[in-house]
Amino acid sequence: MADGDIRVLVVEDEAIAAEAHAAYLGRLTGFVHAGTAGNGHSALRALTAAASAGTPIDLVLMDMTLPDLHGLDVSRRMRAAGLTTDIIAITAVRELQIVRGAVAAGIVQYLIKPFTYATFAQKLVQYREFRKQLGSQSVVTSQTDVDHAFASLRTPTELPRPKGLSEGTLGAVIEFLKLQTAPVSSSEVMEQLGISRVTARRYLEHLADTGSLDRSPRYGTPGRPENEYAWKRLTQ
Amino acid sequence: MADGDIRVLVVEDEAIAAEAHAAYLGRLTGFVHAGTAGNGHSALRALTAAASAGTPIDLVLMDMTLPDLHGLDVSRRMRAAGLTTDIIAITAVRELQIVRGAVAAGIVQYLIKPFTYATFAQKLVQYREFRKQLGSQSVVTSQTDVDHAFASLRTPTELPRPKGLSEGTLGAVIEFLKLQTAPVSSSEVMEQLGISRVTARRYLEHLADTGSLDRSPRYGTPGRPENEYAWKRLTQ
DNA sequence: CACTGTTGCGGTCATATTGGTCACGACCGG
DNA sequence: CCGGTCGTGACCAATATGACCGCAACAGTG
Repeated sequence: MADGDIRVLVVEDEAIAAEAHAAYLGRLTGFVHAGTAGNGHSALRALTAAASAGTPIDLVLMDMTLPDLHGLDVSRRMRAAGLTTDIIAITAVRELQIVRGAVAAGIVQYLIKPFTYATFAQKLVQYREFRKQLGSQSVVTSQTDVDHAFASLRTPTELPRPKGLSEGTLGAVIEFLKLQTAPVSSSEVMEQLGISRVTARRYLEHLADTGSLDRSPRYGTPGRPENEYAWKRLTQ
Repeated sequence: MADGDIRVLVVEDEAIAAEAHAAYLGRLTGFVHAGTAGNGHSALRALTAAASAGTPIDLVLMDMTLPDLHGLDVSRRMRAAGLTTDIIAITAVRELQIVRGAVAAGIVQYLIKPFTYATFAQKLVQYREFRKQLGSQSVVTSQTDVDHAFASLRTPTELPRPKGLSEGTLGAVIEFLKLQTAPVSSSEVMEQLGISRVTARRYLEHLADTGSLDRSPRYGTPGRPENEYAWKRLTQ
């Protein structure tokens, strides 16, 4: 395992699901499957054992429905034991009360079963970004630094397509952007797709706002700087 | 108090700060100041008392530096006692470890002192939105519902920027300055970011005026003295 | 040595330039 | 006829440019 990899404990009573989670983990860089626990008590034992062995767990993928304890109880006991390990809840339970409790228990992500690999990967990549944000900072942190770190836990799930954007055009813009190696400006999108600059911008801005695109100004020429956009590739 | 208002407990040892927080609360609709505690133990007592009295606290504004317990300890004990009250941390401490611990302790927002009313209001409004998101849902919750609730908690609503300054450029300048170990001149910022000297100065001056940068003239060379700027690292 | 004019460089300001932004009308499908 | 999508043109905002100003170092003069 590479230094700085995130050590993950899978807590899941169904063997098939546990294996699936571990397999998913293997497909993501930066994560290491550090073990599996089938119930709450063994999870707690594994966590304390790993901590005292000098190889602490960084992240727990915690199923909420366990044979002995509820996942939230496991989380609370972890906190009571002084463990600051981060937790991603994985559950088929959709009750409001559980979600509220999860927030209070310091759960960083909430995954609802059944989920696709894409959803799983998205949540974990977000968590990895969150860690990177905090880790790259010096000891001193500003309000904006903290805000940004919290924001990277934010989900860039596609908001329902706002008014004024059509399915077809959006698809065309995305397809075009994926083909580009260098960032493109709205003018280039306008030319290549044969749509107006305003329309091109509408779609580019939407994609940038939802986190699918990187946006940065292009300097050097007189006049207001032109934004250029690049498809954000989630590194796997 | 209107039904559905958010009952807030202020935990702060300095009386002046506690009063200020309560006064800030009064200016926000939807929040009710439900009491003040000067130390960790009285905070815990107040919380349990309020819960058993049938008027539970919904939110705690928790200072991290208290005379008896650390704010994080208070949070952990609250969790251990089964309280799912939400917590906003208010602190002058900027240590990375505290931020990480705060996340694990289920702290929903992190406010760094000193803060303006605008920042304070922003964080609380975000929290109110978060509650509204979850409260309006039915019992059954979808992945996107949860994602949106989390997003409203963690998406920073950007603060107003003076005219003439763009978000992208400001971010680029700040990022560049944080990487520097030695003070930099406007010419160096110009070269490295590919922007004009005038533009570089506009952003540097703004940051210096708002207190984010140290500014001092650089003598020794012929010509008018050149200002050099350094990111202000608060040692604490 | 003191004073003074010169020189050189960065700060300052006005202006031109360009893309972003907004409001509205055209067009199209139901 | 109506809701939704797109283009158009006027206006707004952020930038580069270049002329001008201010300040410190420097060199020459008394």
